Formats: sequence, C-alpha cells, structure tokens
Amino acid sequence: MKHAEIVQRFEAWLKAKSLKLTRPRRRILDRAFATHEHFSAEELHAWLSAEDGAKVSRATVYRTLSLLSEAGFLQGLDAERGVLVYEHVLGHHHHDHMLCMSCGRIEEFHDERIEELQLEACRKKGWRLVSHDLRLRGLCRRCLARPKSNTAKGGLAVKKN
Amino acid sequence: MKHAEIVQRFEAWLKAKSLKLTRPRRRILDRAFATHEHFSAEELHAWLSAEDGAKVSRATVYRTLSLLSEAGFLQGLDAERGVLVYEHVLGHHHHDHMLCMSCGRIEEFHDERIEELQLEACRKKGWRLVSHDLRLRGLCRRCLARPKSNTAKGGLAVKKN
DNA sequence: TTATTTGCAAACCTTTTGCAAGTGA
DNA sequence: TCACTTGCAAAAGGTTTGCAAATAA
Repeated sequence: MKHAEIVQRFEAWLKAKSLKLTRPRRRILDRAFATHEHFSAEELHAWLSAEDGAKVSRATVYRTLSLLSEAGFLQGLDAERGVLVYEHVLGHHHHDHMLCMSCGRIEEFHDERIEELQLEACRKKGWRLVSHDLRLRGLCRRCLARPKSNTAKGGLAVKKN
Repeated sequence: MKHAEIVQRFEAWLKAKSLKLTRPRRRILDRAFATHEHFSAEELHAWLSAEDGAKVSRATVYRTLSLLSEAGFLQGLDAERGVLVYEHVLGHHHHDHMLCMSCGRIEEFHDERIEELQLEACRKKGWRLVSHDLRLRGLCRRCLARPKSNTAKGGLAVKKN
C-alpha cells in the first residue's frame, strides 16, 4: 500500500471522529510507516527528535500511537516486559513472533494449523477467542552462528543499562 | 509435591549459592505456594500484610519472587501489560493461557500439537527455541453466560481503577 | 563474627494526565 | 471562531536500588 493512501485513510478515520490530521500527527504517521522494524514510543520519539523539524512531545507520540492502534493501522505487542512495541497492521496479514534472547531481533512467522488448534482449544473450554499472541523466545540464526559478543543492540535477556 | 519438600528444595538451592532461607523468604515461599491462583508481587505483598506476623517489605517480596523464578519454582507471565503475574512451575507441567478480557480470569490449556508446530516453525527459520508463551484473549464461559455486569474483580480490558 | 538480608525511601522507566496556550477547519 | 491539540511538567503504577541497621550461620 502506498504511503499516500495510508495518510489518506488515517485522515478519513480521524475525520469520522471529528479529529484532525495535524502536523505532529502527520510526522508521527510518516515516521512510523517509514520503518519496517518494530519500534517503541520512546524510539519513535527519539527518531523524531534527531531529525529536523519542530519538536514533537513525548505525550503526543504516545497519544498518536494509541490513535493509530485504535484505528487499526498499528498494533502493540509486548516484546520486553514493560515496553509496548508497535508494528504495522495495515496491509499485513496476521503473524506471530519469534524473539531473540540474545540480540533482541524480532522475526515473524505464521502457521494456519496453529491458528486452528487455538480455536479448537477455546471451543473445548467454552471460550470465545478474540485475539491471541504467541511469542517464541530463543536464539536467532545469526546469534547461533556467532556464539559470543552477540549483544548487539541491547539483547532481550541481557539489556539492563 | 508436599510443601515440606518444596521448602527443603528451596533451602538447598539457596545454600548452593550461599544464600540463606530467612524468615521473610520462608513466609513468601509459603504464601506463594498456598495459593493455586496466579498472583502479582503486589498481591502477595498485600496478603502478607493482611495476615499476622512481622511485616515483610515490598522490596523483599519482589526480590524473593525473583529468586523463586530464577530457581525454577515460579514463573512470571505478562497477563496485563505492565504487571508480572506468577504461577507455580515446580511439579506442574507446561501449559499455555487463556485470558478473559472481561473478568480477568486466567485459564490454562495444553496442546502437544501446538508445541510441535512451534518447534517446526523454529526449525524452518533456523532458530533454537528456548521457551514460548501463547496467550489467547477472549471471553470465558462464565462471562459469555452473563453478558452484563461482568467486570467482577477488575477485568483485563476494563481495569483502570 | 561477618557475609547476607532487610526495610525504607528514593530512584527508575514507561506511560498517562491536567491544564493553559496554540492551532486547524 | 472554537473545538480539538499540543507541550510541559507532574502524576501514576510497577519494579528496582542504595544504604544503614538487622540477622542467620
């Protein structure tokens, strides 16, 4: 999906709620969709602060990311405890995650058979399934290849700064 | 497993690390295994505060729950964003969770076929799987039965005190 | 005795919120 | 114009930590 279309859709969604596509919101939207990685509110805020342009406050970043989730453009996921990480939803199909305990990499995968078994499990217990998330934690291919000094950008298990 | 054995094992584990089974640690261990529900550090601390006996500080509760996790007696799980909830591991087999979005109930389930498919997914991507957690979110049987006024003890989706 | 622990309060981190000033349609 | 937004700083909520006093072995 073209970025122009994403912008257009967000504006339409906002308008339907009598909200406005303001300058800060536009910058946040642009930046959020300029990456193909998972990112936290803090990271996005830092990116914007490092770039040219009027400062966007932390509060606005948090507020706008909430809106984007609510609108179904982004989705939050708990990667590390206590930090909400976002990913694109618009134009992406559902998937689950593998989290590398050493370097923090997040990889996606999907298996329709697992989805079906989840539905079956809920049926058996009498629950109605609304959503799920499956997180596989382990070591990624790259970290397995170079066993040492692999705490690249703040590993999931190691990060402590 | 008898509680006496749990205590004994914890003491042995501590001793191996030249740590001590102190009075506060013992009280926390006892209380943690006296429940069959999932609980947070705050809840456990509140329970102890409400009971007779010397006060145990919040800090000690947090520290001891960490030890118990490290020792493999308990395991933490993110039920609600931002709160770590504990459950017994010792003497329990692995399982996954269903979280009720209305009443907060946590139910457990297990399906070996899902476990196998997870391994397969990692194999395909070249990862080594270490652990995983699968959380199904939805409405439990009880909440489905009484559609209204079902926010019993602080629902997952609703809690905001 | 002495290393380990505890309690307390302060610090931390991420996220949320109240409010006065700013801004888009 | 005027409802919606923003930035700021303070508040919140869960968890961690420094440190002097207390304690187990």
